[in-house]
Formats: sequence, structure tokens, C-alpha cells
Amino acid sequence: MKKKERHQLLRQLVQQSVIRKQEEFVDILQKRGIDITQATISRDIKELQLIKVPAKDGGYQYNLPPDMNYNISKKLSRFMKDAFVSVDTQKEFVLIKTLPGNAFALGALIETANYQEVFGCIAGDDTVLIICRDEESAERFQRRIISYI
Amino acid sequence: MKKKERHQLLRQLVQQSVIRKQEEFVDILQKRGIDITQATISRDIKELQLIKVPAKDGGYQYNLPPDMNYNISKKLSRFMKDAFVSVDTQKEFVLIKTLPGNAFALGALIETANYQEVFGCIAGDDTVLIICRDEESAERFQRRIISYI
DNA sequence: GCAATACTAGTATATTTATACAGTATATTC
DNA sequence: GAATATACTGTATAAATATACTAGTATTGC
Repeated sequence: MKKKERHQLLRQLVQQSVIRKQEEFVDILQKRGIDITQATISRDIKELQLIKVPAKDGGYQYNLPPDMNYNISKKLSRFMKDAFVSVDTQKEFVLIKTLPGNAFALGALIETANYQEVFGCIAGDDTVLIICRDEESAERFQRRIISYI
Repeated sequence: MKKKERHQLLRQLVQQSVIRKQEEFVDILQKRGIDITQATISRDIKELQLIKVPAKDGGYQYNLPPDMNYNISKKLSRFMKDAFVSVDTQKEFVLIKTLPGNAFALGALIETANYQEVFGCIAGDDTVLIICRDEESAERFQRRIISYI
């Protein structure tokens, strides 16, 4: 079991089950025949940026990063690799061209991601217009987009 | 200083400053003349559902609750009110019909929301097929969707 | 191959956080 | 007002988590 695999598994576990403390991770992995200590879990949690959330019921529970960004960015990235055509900026605007029919979904993703630099966005069939907070944000956002391709 | 006020203050602090551990709260409050112990902070944090997030820089940092879901659900809700046509279940499947061209984006939102009961989803032009974990999840998810309309 | 370097993980322990318990204050009921 | 219940907090400590240190293993460059 490689670290990467374990990380995958931890993410899964956290979504499927209520895990209240690191020892519980250890126990569950034990049962699956994976020998690991609390220390390693602590380090994994740090890397994965998992968080311990006080639950309504009085207990605590580990959860995925509030940085859903992490997930969303991954999705965006995957999506971009498929559908991206071009990107350009002008003033505080960023214009992304996609393959026909894909822009709408891309816009929804960008909105959901809630990026600091984005003020709003409008999507057509093969074009997304992103209005950024200012010129600098637009450039920053363009760089971000390019990094996803 | 009443508990309520202190809670207010803690929320503010968490947004304004990087607070790495509970003792830091204590110190900051000390400096403002508020005498309080770590134990109380621990209880406050639990009530406020503040979370300790592993930061990119290797440290940790307290943060506001990840009521992210709240935001995504709000978006989904807004979206549904615009584009929803019908919903139905069969076995562990849920089928949502939308106005033409909207299904893809709805699918993206549903995926992003990462609902417990959803296993995966496929979107066409005016239809989203959601595969749930089991029959019961499907019903639960349908109820969720209906509540958004 | 071998040395140098970088990762990874366990052990032991330090640090941090949660909580049982007890005391004090505040509200509620009679 | 006295009696009782409820809420809040500090102290002391238990429980949980992070990390220094060490050793093993893989990777790189010679």
C-alpha cells in the first residue's frame, strides 16, 4: 500500500463514514490489513488538509477540506483538458472559448469554485465571459486557467 | 463580557488573524483584558464549530465552519427553480429533466455537492441521471431535490 | 556499484485539545 | 426569599494530535 493509495482511501472513508478521531482511521485500516500508526494518519491528515469538525450531536467528525476548491479545481482541470479552446483577457475581463456546448457547464464550475478574483461569469454555448474584480485579478485568473490545461 | 459577545469576538478574530492554537486565542483575549482559559476556548470552538485547518505553509489555522454545503445547496436551489422540469426514481436511479441545455450544468453542480447518497451522475442536454448508493438513497435524494424547487 | 539525497513511517514524546468535576453565578419556581 | 434548576467557567487531567528523532527504502548522479 503506497501513500497515494492510502490517501485515496482516507478520502473515501471520510466521505462514507463518521470518523471521530485518528485512532478510528487506524482501526479501520487495521481491519483491512493495512498496518499503520496514528502518527502516520496525523501526517496524512495534514497533507490531505482534512479537518475535524465539531458536529451538531456534540461529537467531532473528520471531513474533507473546506477547500472544496481542491476538488473543484481538479474537476475544472479535467474539464479544461477536454473542452478548452482558447483564453484571452482585456481589462478586467477573461474570455474562454470551449468546444461547442461546453461553455455552460464550465461557467457553472467556475461560479461554484468561488474564486477570489472572479466577480461573476456568463456562459453561452462555446464561450464563457468572466468578469474579474480588476485587471490584475483577470491576469491572475488567466494564469490559473492556463495552469489547468 | 458575556459568552455571546466572546463568541462574536472569536469569529471576528478567526477571520482577521491567523490563529494556530487555542492558547493564541487566550493570549489575544488576555491582551484585551478578557480573562479566559484554554478550556473555555475549547468549549467555545465546539459551539461555534470552528475548525482547525492544515495550512499550505505547514502550519495549522483556525477557521470558520465549512458550511460550504450551504452555499452549494443554495446555488443548486436557485438553479433548480429556473431549470427544473421533473424528477422520478426507479430502483437506485433518479432522473431529473431540465429545460434544454441545462442538464449538463446541473450535473456538474450535483457532482460538486458531493452528496452522501449519490454514487455518480451523467448529464445530457435536458436530462441528468443520478445513480445513488441504493434504493433508499435514491428516495432520499429525490426528496432533497424536491425540497429545492 | 556506491554515495548522496529525498521520502516514508514507526517510536517515543511533547504539545494541544477535550472533558470530568466542582464552584459560582444566574435564572426559575414555589 | 428559599429552594431548585440551569448555565458558565476554572482546575486538573485525560485524551487526542503533532512532531523530533531515527531508521529503512527508494531515487539520482556519478
